[in-house]
Amino acid sequence: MKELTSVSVPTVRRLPLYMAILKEIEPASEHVSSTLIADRLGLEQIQVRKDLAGIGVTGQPAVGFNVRELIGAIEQLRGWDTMRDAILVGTGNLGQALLGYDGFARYGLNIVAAFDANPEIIGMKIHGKPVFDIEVLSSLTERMHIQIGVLAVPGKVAQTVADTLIQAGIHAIWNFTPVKLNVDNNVIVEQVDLAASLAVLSSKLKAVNK
Amino acid sequence: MKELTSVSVPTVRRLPLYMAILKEIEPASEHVSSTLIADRLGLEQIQVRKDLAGIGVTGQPAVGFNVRELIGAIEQLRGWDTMRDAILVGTGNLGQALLGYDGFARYGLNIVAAFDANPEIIGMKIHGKPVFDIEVLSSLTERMHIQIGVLAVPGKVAQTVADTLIQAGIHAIWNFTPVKLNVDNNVIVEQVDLAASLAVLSSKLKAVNK
DNA sequence: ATAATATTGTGATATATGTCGCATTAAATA
DNA sequence: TATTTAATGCGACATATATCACAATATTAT
Repeated sequence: MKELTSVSVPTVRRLPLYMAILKEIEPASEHVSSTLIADRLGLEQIQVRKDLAGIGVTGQPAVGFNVRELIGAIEQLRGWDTMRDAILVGTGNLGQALLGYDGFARYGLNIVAAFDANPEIIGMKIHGKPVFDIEVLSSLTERMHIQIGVLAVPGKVAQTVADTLIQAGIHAIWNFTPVKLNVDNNVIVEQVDLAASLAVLSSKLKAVNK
Repeated sequence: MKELTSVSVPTVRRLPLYMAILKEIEPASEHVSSTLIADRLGLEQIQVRKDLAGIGVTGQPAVGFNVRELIGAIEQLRGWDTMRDAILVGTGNLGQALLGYDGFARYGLNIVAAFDANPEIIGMKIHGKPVFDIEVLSSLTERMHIQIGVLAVPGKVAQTVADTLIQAGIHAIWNFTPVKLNVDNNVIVEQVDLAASLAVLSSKLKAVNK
């Protein structure tokens, strides 16, 4: 496994797909071909091979790639090998859903606590996670060295809460609000843009319907 | 507004962002410049102009674009002008969150009903939407000419439920499960891939941390 | 032992997306 | 009225991503 310079964003986005397949295959087989992965995902094998080359793994001609080596490489690249603690802000419908989604653990994200401004919810537990007053966010996150904040608040307060998060030492925001956040460029923002996704769906549907 | 051949996916994904800004501006001003839109979104003005050119709108040099014309063009392109009915399958945490999310209406999506297999939930209402037995899905959707299915079931049953949806006449699936669906290529699938999004966040964070 | 097959890796090419430079236009200003 | 300014539009260019063609390699079958 050689050293790697940088991996493209599209490649990074496909890694979880590969990982899911690799985990399935791992108990059954030692090697896997790019063809097999590509077929299962509806991709081109050449793309899979390029991606795997990109993360620094080499396969063996006529044999394929070593499954465990692949898993290791992806985990390492993604930081899945070191579980990351995160906090969530906003316990509305979406926030609660995210708290209850046990799939994140599989990808190394561990939501340790939630924050909200609503006094009726503060002090409760949602899906086993304690809900704190957003006022104490700063002291808590700093003490726990938490880097990731999951933002699931109403759009109107998104920017304000984001500022609070950053002041509290959060480096990375996973933004589920539709608001474009204005942040310093040393802060990482990853947008989950449902409106964009729906827009793509609509336009494809429109194209078919006529 | 001239005829247009096709709009790129990245452009389509940015349209909701533009729309949000246009709606804000509409009451206050008749025209808007690409510079202003770009600044608010942290984009390049040339990109905004190319996007707007792409959807077939022309601006006026030294003046800008007509706000109402822009709104009209985006709505028409996206099918937002005709509200689309959809059904949702799977009323777990995520499904409930989606049912309660009132933002969809703004983008022309109207979830009229939900379906689940759990007899304890069937017959109830969630956020005002009735929950039906998944067994009756077919008859209902066909009768109502519904084209869009929102898939929020557990991964294990995703493919099975997707097949059911397609048999019931659904043309487009908004897939919130992490499963790659195997469908005929006349069926549109738009994937909301949280794992991919999280992967991007992790890799950026990893790049910064070292 | 030889041939056929399945597979990787690489350099070249194609396509998609984003950006630049600059001429043109119209409003605002001097 | 002339000049400056803010804006669009277009063709060329740059970058990012995906795909192709083909040589090299190891396994399997003949």
